[in-house]
Amino acid sequence: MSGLNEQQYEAVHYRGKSMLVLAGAGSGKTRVITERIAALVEREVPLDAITAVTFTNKAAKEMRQRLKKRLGKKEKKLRICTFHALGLEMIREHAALVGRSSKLAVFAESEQRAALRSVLQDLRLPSDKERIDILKKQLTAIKSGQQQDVDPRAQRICDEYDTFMQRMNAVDFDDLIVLPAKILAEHEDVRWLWRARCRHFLVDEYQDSSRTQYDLVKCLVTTEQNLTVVGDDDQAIYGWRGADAGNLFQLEKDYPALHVIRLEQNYRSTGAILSTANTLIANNSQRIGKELRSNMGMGKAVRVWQVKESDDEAERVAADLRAQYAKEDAKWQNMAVLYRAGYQARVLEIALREANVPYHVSGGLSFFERSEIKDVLAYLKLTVNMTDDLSFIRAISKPRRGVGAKTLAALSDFAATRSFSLLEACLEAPTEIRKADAMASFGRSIVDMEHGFLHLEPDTAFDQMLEASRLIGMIESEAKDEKETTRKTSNIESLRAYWLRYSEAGGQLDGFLQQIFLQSNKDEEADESSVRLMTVHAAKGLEFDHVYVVGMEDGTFPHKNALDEGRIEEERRLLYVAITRARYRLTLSMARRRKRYGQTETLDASRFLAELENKHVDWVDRDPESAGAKEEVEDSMARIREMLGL
DNA sequence: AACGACATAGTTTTT
DNA sequence: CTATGTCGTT
Repeated sequence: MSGLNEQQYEAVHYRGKSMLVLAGAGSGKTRVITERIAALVEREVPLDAITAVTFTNKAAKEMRQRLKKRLGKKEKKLRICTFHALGLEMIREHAALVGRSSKLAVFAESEQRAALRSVLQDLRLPSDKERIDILKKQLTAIKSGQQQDVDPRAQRICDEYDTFMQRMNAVDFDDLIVLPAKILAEHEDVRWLWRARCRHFLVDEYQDSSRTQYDLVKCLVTTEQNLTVVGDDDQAIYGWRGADAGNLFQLEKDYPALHVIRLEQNYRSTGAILSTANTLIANNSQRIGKELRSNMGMGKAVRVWQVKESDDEAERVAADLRAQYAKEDAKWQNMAVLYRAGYQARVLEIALREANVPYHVSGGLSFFERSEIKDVLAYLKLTVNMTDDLSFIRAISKPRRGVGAKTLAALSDFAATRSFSLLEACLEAPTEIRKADAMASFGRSIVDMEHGFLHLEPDTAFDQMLEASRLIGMIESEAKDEKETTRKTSNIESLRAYWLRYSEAGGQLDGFLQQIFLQSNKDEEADESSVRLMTVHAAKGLEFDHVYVVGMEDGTFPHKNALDEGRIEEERRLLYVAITRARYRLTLSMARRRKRYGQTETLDASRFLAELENKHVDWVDRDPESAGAKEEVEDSMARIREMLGL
């Protein structure tokens, strides 16, 4: 237990019912939560009475790993998972109570859209992207009971959508939180079962919880139970997505005995960096208030760069990354370039490539969002859950079997008259429906696949499925080059390996598929030795020796839309998160003119830069023009070099 | 059903 | 600029 400071120790060993730990960036929050769980176990609290929830799989995984080191085998019996995984567990166990079976499918966002589109079309309503966007939000609000007086038309769509999802034996991400709350509210026996399992309930990153998630917590944890909540109001950056840091304040009302502990000792960054962070965040009015303290000395001043063009900015970052690498023997993977929005990555990529700096862009399509993976998954999902019409449509269209919208509509009508799923319908499709033979043989091959997964070895079953789907042939014929084919087939090979690993541990296909949809799995950040390029959002929870925050202009960071909508404080927290990622060296940079959507705009310095006036901040080139002049010298040097043929 | 021309919009995105 | 989606043509 050594090495805990006074506040950490108190947080780990507090014996009262409810506690809020306000944990600043880099204050050892994960350590505290894992030590607290370990302490509970050592106090002989039954393992089945402890539940810890996080928001990301990564965080859950890390917590598990630490506890495994600390407790050994016992770790396996602890319930440590994401909010959504907990919800899924509850729904699976009590599926019948919400009109599902335990083999239910979890619909990712794209599938939820498709489901909504289908519902709208059935109701003969327009189903364009914009409307679906609006409805999706509205649906979330209605389902969670947030909206007061619901427009009856929206309610109708919501009800239809629910029926549709039940018929598909599917749930969406919202359902994973809403349905468990509903089950708990309506069934007393289930309520007591889960309250026993959550006798000690711990929540990480609480500032990112939504109202719905908090409602679930309240159902699960009475004031007689033990609630530990860890969070940081200054790092709440998902408000736009329904997270409500106000949940932190609400706790005090719902759990009157709440004990509050602050962790302000930071073990990550230099004094200069923390001083900058403190100065910035002090401008927010909506905060509990805390000051991070460093234990590392002042360190190097925070640099601020002002350059003329966004291209120059990227080049300068690239050059400096190289210089740091050479000078300080820093490793590439300890450096990161952070930006407000994804499109800013492109200029940086070009410059880094030019400068021969190895880099890796985080974000983009996740593994499970790639089309070839979605295709394979459609077959697998249909195999497990034959009522999943959306997977049916994807599977039967890939590869193309000459079945298009018209044929599907006919099949769908036929299915409706007999209350069949599309798969059942195609097995018995009357000959007057076009392509009836082809569809019937497709249907039989799916039934074969099901049989395979039930009776054959996992690898044989997978290979049989892949073979029968003819997806590999489709990839080979549609790819524009050899590289694309190998990329896609090796992705499928990864999925296969993943499935084999899961099945070797005794898992079934239905569990495998459910698991997958809870994992955003942004490609496991394969590249070890490379500079990381990512949005500030993606950087949360990470730390780097050297951090560059680019695009410090008004309109870029803070983002223009946030500015217009008066969401300045969240933008400020976002920069606070960015700053507190840095351990030793922080560089902020702005460009006077930025290329955006093919046009060049002239921008002012970010209002946040003005707030950083501080003796630990070094404005390397205050006057943008001087920076420009320097670039001009370099330009002419480059031209001379070119003329000399170098 | 498939393809290509045209239009349109373009923060952030744990699950 | 460019990624995505819609619409019209074959």
